[in-house]
Amino acid sequence: MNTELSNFKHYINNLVSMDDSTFELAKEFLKIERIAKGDDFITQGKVCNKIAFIISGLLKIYYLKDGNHVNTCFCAENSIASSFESFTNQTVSQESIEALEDSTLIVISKSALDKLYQLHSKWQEVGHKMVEKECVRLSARVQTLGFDSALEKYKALIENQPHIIQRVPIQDIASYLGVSRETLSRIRSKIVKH
Amino acid sequence: MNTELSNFKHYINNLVSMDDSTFELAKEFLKIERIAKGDDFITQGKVCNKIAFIISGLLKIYYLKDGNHVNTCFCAENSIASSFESFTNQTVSQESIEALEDSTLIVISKSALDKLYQLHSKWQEVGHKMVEKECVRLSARVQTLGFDSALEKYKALIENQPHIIQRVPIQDIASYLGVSRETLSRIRSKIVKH
DNA sequence: GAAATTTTGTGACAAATGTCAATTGACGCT
DNA sequence: AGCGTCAATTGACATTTGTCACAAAATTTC
Repeated sequence: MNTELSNFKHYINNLVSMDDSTFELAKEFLKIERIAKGDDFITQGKVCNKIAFIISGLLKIYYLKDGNHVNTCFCAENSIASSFESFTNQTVSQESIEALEDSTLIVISKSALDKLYQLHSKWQEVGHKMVEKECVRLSARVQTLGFDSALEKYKALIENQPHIIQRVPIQDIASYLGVSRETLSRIRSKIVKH
Repeated sequence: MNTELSNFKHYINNLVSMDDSTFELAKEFLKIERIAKGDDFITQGKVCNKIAFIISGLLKIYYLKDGNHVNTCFCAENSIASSFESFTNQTVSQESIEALEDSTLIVISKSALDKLYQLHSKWQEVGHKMVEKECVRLSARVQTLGFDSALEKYKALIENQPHIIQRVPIQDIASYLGVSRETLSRIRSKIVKH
């Protein structure tokens, strides 16, 4: 548990500076959860009442459109995964979160997080920063998804999350970029030839 | 000033319940700013150090891509306008905000807002909620922009912000939806005939 | 109110991307 | 090695959307 916690601590300290005793407050609320490849962390149709810090592994967030998976996000080690809107508003989640690799997560429940917020305002600040970060990520995504060509979108992905290309099936990447699997395949072969 | 403030108060109370005395704390930090149609509220290349609540009028947020305006958001009365990333991180803004109509704004500076946060944690909560709201908006936008057809995007706009159609030139709407002016024009004529 | 400017609509064509079908390639299983 | 399964590639063609040119309509300016 302790080696796993240190990665989490690093992540937190990157958002706000926090002394050890404040960090310790969180310990009693955290649980380790392991998800096998292919299994759900969050399931569409339920209320999402937990948020995960990813120790190792890789998850995808997706929703269903006309029966197909539409991937909205890949979440890799040292980042956060949750169904954001469902978690904050405690509404039914429109999306599922599934493990693309065997994954180990540090999980905190909504109710535990609310308690933690009460214990120390520093943790509130953490929550605030996390949401801000998510906002910035989404803004960038709006720009590429909405206004860039398929090629530009693929290049942006290589730029921002190069490891994803290696670890995720091409069909999942295509869905994430909002293009067909075939189009992405053609883009790749063009790039390779260069 | 007071009639204008009451709209702002309503907006705040919709995010968190707040008693009058806490609301009053803000008064000394607020300024009224009027922007004529066509003028900038925020200019690309500068650090955005203010955030506006819109009393009346309409603004668009845009950035330049290959010399063209790309509209990322329309902000109408009773909502907030700012260059979010620039404001929170105090970095140079990639986007400008321009008035599409003569507009009246309640403006608070970054430094004033930070002071207000110190005065009462309730105001911090307001800030937190505002960011959360922005996140939810952006998520919805990622879905339509990235994965819906031009027709679906236009229908979604009619659904969510019907007044925009009446008030904004079609070329600005096209840019907002990530389609060409001509394509949007054709979509409209199809819908009318039905 | 006429002229000038801007915005919008429409046709013809081009480019980008999607769809369908068939093929190839990778990988595990026996 | 051979088989089966699934993922990825490729070709042919359809559809969507973009681009360019120009006309019509609306708006602004004088």
